[in-house]
Amino acid sequence: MSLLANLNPEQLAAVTLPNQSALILAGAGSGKTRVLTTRIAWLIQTGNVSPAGVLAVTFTNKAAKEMLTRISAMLPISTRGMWVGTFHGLCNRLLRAHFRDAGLPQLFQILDSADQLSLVKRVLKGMNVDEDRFPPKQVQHYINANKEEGRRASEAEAYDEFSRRYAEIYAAYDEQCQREGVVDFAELLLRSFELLSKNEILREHYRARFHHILVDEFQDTNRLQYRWLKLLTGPGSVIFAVGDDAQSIYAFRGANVGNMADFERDFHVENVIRLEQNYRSHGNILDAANALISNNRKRLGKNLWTAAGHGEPLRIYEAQTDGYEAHWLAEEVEALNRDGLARREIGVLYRSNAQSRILEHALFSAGIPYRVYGGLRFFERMEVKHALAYLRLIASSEDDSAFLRVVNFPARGIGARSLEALQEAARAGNTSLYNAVPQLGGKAGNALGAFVAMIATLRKEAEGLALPEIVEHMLAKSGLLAHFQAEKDGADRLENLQELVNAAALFVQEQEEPVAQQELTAFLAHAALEAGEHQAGEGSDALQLMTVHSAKGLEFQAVFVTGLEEGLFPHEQSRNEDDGLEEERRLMYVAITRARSRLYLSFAQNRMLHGQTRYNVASRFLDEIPAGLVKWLTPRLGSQPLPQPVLASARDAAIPKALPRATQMGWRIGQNVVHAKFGQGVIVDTEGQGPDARLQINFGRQGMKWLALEYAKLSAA
DNA sequence: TGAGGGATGGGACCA
DNA sequence: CCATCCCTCA
Repeated sequence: MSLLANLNPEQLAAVTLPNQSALILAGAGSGKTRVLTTRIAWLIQTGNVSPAGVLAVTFTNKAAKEMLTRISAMLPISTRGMWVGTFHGLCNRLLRAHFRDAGLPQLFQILDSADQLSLVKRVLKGMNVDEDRFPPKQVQHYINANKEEGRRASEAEAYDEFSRRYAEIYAAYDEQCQREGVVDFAELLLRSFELLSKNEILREHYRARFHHILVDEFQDTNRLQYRWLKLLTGPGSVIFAVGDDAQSIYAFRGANVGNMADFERDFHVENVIRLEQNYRSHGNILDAANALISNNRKRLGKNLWTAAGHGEPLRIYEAQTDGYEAHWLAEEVEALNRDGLARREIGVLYRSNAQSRILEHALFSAGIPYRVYGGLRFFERMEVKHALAYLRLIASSEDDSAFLRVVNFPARGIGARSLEALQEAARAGNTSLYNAVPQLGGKAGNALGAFVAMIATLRKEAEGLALPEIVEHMLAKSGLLAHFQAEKDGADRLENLQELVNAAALFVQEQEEPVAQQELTAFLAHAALEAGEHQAGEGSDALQLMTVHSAKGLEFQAVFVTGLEEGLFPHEQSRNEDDGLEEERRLMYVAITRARSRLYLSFAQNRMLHGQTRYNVASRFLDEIPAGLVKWLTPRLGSQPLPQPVLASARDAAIPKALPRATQMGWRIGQNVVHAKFGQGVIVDTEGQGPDARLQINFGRQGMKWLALEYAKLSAA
């Protein structure tokens, strides 16, 4: 059977497993997606299941699309009827189909996290809550964390005045969502979980339907997602879970690796298959990754190997400053480029977004095209959000969030006072802001009345119009176009608004069957669930810049991992978290395994961060890579400051101004020292004079210490 | 209403 | 250093 050709024995075993739940531990680059999609195709081709009996779930839209593309390529059937999508996408589908049973309006809207935050702020104001004691961002996190544990406000911990207040806010927030007919991301999951758990008929229906449930990136599932999967699995269904505990890097957003162990137990998994043959990287790179990750105590255990050769050693570069690091990187990229390696085949990775600035500066000066991943995406842009708010209001009068967003944008002279009166009227009449407008008199009533009349007209005129025309019409009549035309830097925004019309047209075109009057709502859901790629320039040959997190799942011929310094990578904050350092190490593991044949690891002795120069020691992760696998591009002086590299233009380099000043009894900032107990460190700051003098020293993994000069036994390194 | 000053704080991500 | 928020003032 051609489907199974070229699979290795473990992959073959995984693809053709009998009908039992199974866990596939798939190492980086081991053909995880291939196994998952081939499994689906094989199940269908052998008549084990019909397409309608398959549910496959992922985390990102990109992964879901990739999955569908691959399945279509393998099977000559339509993928319609198959449920393939993200957790949120599938929950949305479920809730749309059973909105009544779920207690939702038919046209419920989806809030993205920015929408959610502004709703939280509004609720806090309405309750007269002190925003210093209850910061909106924290409240938002509290609500989401509870929902992701499956807890409603009534079940939230309330053991003192403070936590009771939190629970009250949570309750008020949920009530407001219900009133407005809006649903946040976590709510999509929780609501559909509750729907299935309370409604036996529905639950049994779906359990009988989905015989095969397949889960991608299983290590990233949170508790609620796990329970959701469990609920959906009937006696005649099995789960095929694919994941890699070593690539679990999302604990901070609720991912629970423990789900892998729970899964083995709860589903009596007899088959744990390890995919350890790596088809991506050379041996030295894999050996480095294996050695690094072996420092983690919590592991399910796996060793990547390759049939390819050892390849080159890993290259380590030590720079004096972040500026020199960036400059070196640019030159190296140019050299690789001259040797025939395309720029798009080179990935530049960093731990935090703030690092991209100096890299961009150096690349820009060198004239190297690059593309930065991350940042604002299309549907999150301010002008697009405004346009979407008008569309939401056209779709539903209950949507107070949308109302408040655009009631005075473009400016119509409706200020805070008018809105306060309106909110009071709405509360009294127990109705939405939109519907409360007729109760208001006076000047405020007139301005608001005109706004409501405009929306009503738009709604009426929208009947019978195609979606793109509705959008176009709204842009003109709302005054959005005029507003940005008048703005001096509004050209980009106008372009984005035009792009929104195109997006609507494309959306209509991609619909398999027309959904007529619900098309607008479907489009709005699409906008919330799929915020869209943020930039053009996909096709051009540009260097790829991104955080290590967003590099997960990608691969490059050559990879630069920059900023390998204690405090940055591993990140300072990870010290205070359970399992923090291990997660950082897994992140480093992800970074290393992105490279096919060449891997650069670089760090800087001092770096500008938050406006001041910081003196760091090399990341412990560098020490965890066996010396035999690496080649130092800079002399391995270890502790000595490097000689100043000669640069064509000095302005490209951030040379620390603090360096020449602040010397203290023979010690100076930036100097490397050795302490009897703490080992090697760097002097970061000094304080006091004479016998009281103290030095602040960064001892890397031993932490930052203030030491009294008189007592500390320091020697120059 | 909006421009501008001053304080503040700063990890990573997707839906 | 930088972006963001809040407040003040014209």
